[in-house]
Parts: sequence; structure tokens; C-alpha cells
Amino acid sequence: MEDKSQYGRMLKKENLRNTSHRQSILEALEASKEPVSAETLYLTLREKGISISMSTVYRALDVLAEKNIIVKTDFTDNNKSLFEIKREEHRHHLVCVKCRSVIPVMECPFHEYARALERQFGFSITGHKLEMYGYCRKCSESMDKSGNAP
Amino acid sequence: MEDKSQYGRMLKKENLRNTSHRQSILEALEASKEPVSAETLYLTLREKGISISMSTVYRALDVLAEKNIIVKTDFTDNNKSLFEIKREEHRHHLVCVKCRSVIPVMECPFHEYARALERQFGFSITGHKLEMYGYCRKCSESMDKSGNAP
DNA sequence: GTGCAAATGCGAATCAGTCGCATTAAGGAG
DNA sequence: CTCCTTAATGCGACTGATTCGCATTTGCAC
Ligand SMILES: [Zn+2]
Ligand SMILES: [Zn+2]
Ligand SMILES: [Zn+2]
Ligand SMILES: [Zn+2]
Repeated sequence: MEDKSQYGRMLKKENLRNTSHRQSILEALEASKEPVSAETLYLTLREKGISISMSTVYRALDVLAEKNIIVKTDFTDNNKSLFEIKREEHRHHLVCVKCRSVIPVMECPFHEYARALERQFGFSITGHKLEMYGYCRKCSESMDKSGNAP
Repeated sequence: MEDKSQYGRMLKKENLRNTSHRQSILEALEASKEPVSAETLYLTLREKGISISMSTVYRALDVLAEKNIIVKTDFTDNNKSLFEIKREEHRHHLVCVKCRSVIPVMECPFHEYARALERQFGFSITGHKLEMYGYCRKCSESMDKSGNAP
């Protein structure tokens, strides 16, 4: 999103007050290339000189996720939740199980599959999450060299 | 898996000792129709009269997941990990965000997609997880009646 | 401006999961 | 079968992410 009033409108539409902290959080998420944890976000904001508390960060993230303005993701492993702006494009992720790097992927081949399942189970699908695990190029190469099979 | 010696072999193959607790855990997971949390599993075992501690449950689940004998899954929301036996068939899940019921789904349409991504990113995919969120038949119906849109 | 509910800060509390260490028991060698 | 090594277990303390209660502040409708 481009300008701040954009966020104001999104918040108002969801009956959320347009507070400076929510603005800052949305801007920071917008600026981030990849999903961030609550703590990372908190530290980023502090570095920018914004005085905010962890509880506020958590509460804002929760309500924004609930209202579908941001997306909450849990990659296994470090049991920390990650958050990212909901961009118009829906994304999936390739997660390297070795170095933990995350590659976002744009394409989603999912729509027909979803419709078929809805018919089959009478289930109304509102969203989905696809995460793929494996080894990134760098890690597979380093393992090839060291002889450790993935 | 059918008989217990099967588990013994699987464990041995991974250099894990074939302990009675691991047997019990694998049997309980085998018997369960859906993924269970460590705590649920613990309670199930206690009810069966098996004396075991939570640490053992957690440790066993960890090592079994690491060795790829069971699968660890994190659905968001209650931030508890769930575990299930790795059946020969790979599954996805439909998770009802209202009543939390889980419907396992057999079909996986992702193989070609996965191959394409591997080529595109030089990423070696070893597994993936797809979770779909929405409302089960019962919950959509009850909401239709009450006038609450999903 | 005024008033009120929503949002925030702070610290305490919760709670899934982990760890250290002493004890038990698999399972291989003889 | 017995002994020995070492993995596995139990127990309780601990951790670290997230949540909660409550007093205070702030957005915003009128
Ligand atoms: Zn990597
Ligand atoms: Zn998708
Ligand atoms: Zn339901
Ligand atoms: Zn699949």
C-alpha cells in the first residue's frame, strides 16, 4: 500500500481505531520483504524510535490477522509465529530446513482443487496455507560436498 | 501398520531402541483417526493404564518425527503441535475454524507444481504441508440459520 | 470540548515445550 | 544367562512466547 490514509481506511472499514501504533506496525510489515516475528517487529519499531510495548504489538497483530489485514503463519521448529502484510498476491513458501531461509512463491495452483473438495465434503474453504520443506540451493550444494545426503 | 514387530523394525532401522513406551505411542497414533497433541496422547496412554511422563511423550514424539516415522503439524490458533502416524498415503487437512474438526484429504495435486518449483529455484523439496481453513458442513449450516455469515 | 469505549503499558501469569541429572532398562558381547 | 555400555525415562525446575488484569490514555462521534 502506498500512503498512510490507505491504512486508515482499511482500519475504519473493520471498525478498528486508526492509532499511530497500528499505522507503524502496518508500515513496518509493508516494508518487510519477509514474514517477521512479533519480537523482530517490536525491535524494528524501537529502533525507529517508536515507543511501544510487546503487549501492544501482540494485540495489534492479533486483531489485524483476525480482520484479515495481515497474515499469521507458523512455520514449525522455533515455535514462533510470523506475520506479514496481506498483499494482493497470495503466496506460498519454500522453507529450508537447514538454514531456515524462506523463499516466497507466487503461483497458486490451488483453486480447482479447492472447489472439488468443497463439493466433495460440503466444506466451505475460506483460506489455505501451503508450506514446502526441503533444502535450498546453497544447503544442498554444501551437503553434496560434505557427503551428507539430505 | 499391522503388528507390533513392524514398529520394532522401523525403530531399529533408525537406530532407536524399541522401548515399550515408543511402541505404545506408535500404537496410539496408529489407532487415532486424526492428529493428536502431546497432551491428548499422554492422557490416552494414562487411561490405558500406561505409566509414562510428559517429558517422555515429548521426547519420543520429537525423535519419531525427526526420523520421519511420524509427522508433526502445527495448525495455528491454539499453538499446540499435533502428531500423526506417517501413513503410506500422504494427506492434507480441512480444518474447521469454528468447531476445530479436522477432515483428512487423500488427494495431492501438487507433484508437478513441486517439480516446477524445484527447477525454478534450485530448491530440493522433501515435503510439504497443506492446510485448508474454513467451515465444515455442520458449522456453515448452523451459521446460515442464525444469519451469521461465515 | 465532553464522554465513553477502545487501545495501550506494565508486570504478572500462563502454558507448551525443554533441560539437567539421577535412575532404569535395551540389547549386544561373551 | 550375566555383565556392561549407553540410550531412554522420570521428575521437577526452567524457559520463552504469548496472554491477561487493571489502571491510564487516546481516538473519535456528538
Ligand atoms: Zn538452506
Ligand atoms: Zn495458494
Ligand atoms: Zn465445524
Ligand atoms: Zn500433498
